[in-house]
Amino acid sequence: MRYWLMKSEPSVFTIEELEKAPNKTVDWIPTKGIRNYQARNFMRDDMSLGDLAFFYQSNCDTPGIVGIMEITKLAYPDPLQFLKGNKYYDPKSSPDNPRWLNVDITLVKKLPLIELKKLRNYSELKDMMILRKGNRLSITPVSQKEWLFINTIL
DNA sequence: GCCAACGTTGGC
DNA sequence: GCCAACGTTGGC
Repeated sequence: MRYWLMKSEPSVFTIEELEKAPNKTVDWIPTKGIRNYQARNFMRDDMSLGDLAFFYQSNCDTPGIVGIMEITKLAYPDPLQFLKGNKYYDPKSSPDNPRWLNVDITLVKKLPLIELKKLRNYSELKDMMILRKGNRLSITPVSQKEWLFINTIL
């Protein structure tokens, strides 16, 4: 079992919206395709059912962790890539050989906001990819140690 | 809104 | 296969 951190911009999708979704489950992120090979490879190669992920809100006034989610559907082709005219349409992808994938996630629980500023305070977390300068990857692995530690500072 | 950091694209 | 140009991300 692995642990992850997945980013969403509140202007695109919030944890409140996730909470209101049927069964608190959505494809990640509704209306927005993941178009990054590293993130895709993590989903395709390393994610398992039951893996847990932090919901991280980015590009906003208070970036940080706001919840815990579970992976409830393994990687499958992202339908947006086949929709002509859609922002995430990819003419180089085909149903036979889809280029982009997505997973479904289910909200486990909301957390009180753990701000990025706070995460930076702990030497235990200094290796987290989210804390690296210039980090832009929307899905990053979290080690078990980091996961457990963050659960102790809620 | 700024801008550094990064990924992708495409000409050569 | 290199690398400049470009677009995007995201903290501040």
